Amino acid sequence: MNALFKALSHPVRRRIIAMLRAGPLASGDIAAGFDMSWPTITGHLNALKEAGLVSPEREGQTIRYRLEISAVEEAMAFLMDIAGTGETAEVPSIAQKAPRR
Amino acid sequence: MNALFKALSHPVRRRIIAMLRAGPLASGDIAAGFDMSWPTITGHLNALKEAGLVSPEREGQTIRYRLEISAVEEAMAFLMDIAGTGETAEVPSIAQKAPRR
DNA sequence: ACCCTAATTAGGGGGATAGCTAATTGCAAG
DNA sequence: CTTGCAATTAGCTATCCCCCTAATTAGGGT
Repeated sequence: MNALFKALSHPVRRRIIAMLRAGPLASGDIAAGFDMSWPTITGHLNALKEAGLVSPEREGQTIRYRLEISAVEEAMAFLMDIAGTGETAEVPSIAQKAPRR
Repeated sequence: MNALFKALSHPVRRRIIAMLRAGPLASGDIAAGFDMSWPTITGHLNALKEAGLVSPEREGQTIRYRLEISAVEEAMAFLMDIAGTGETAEVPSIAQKAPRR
């Protein structure tokens, strides 16, 4: 849970996650989308992997990263519990605030 | 968004949030729930405030912190967007090569 | 075996974080 | 004004995070 939210706290990592929504991508393809060195991206991918948000698969000489939705859901579950909306079936468009004294 | 997830990435801060679910609490009452110095807790409260997750209200000589559900929902919205089947969402424009297969 | 590409690991510098103790501010009451 | 309680700010140290370049591992092709 710790590493999970921490991974989500960096804009580059959030953008990587957004990229992977469409499907798995090779490390190099991800790195190409940023104006940073490839090793730096590798570091972010490791952080995401540590958080359980992505998983690597070797495929020849390339390595593809796949988004792990279950980790996203885990974070979501925590937030729902806080927000007081225990149901996953419905999206509450109106949220009630805690009663003000 | 950045400070928001970062605030959530620390166990003490998550526990503070959980404590505030039931209703606003004074800084001292929060600090009493942890085995750390009060100033340290003040620091965590500042981080939460910066993230928009809590807001302080002075009441006499005590200061009560109230949970801001809207910030929680903001984080939840991001995660739902990711967990959703990735149809409509802010797609980061990336230099994307043809999917290698 | 050799070389080329893909990707990671190693190492280092600079800045942010987390914890502490000590000092300070803000309020209320005497 | 002084005292007392609540809470924060100041100042410090140790650790972690982010980014870089250089070196290394791993596979595939010739």
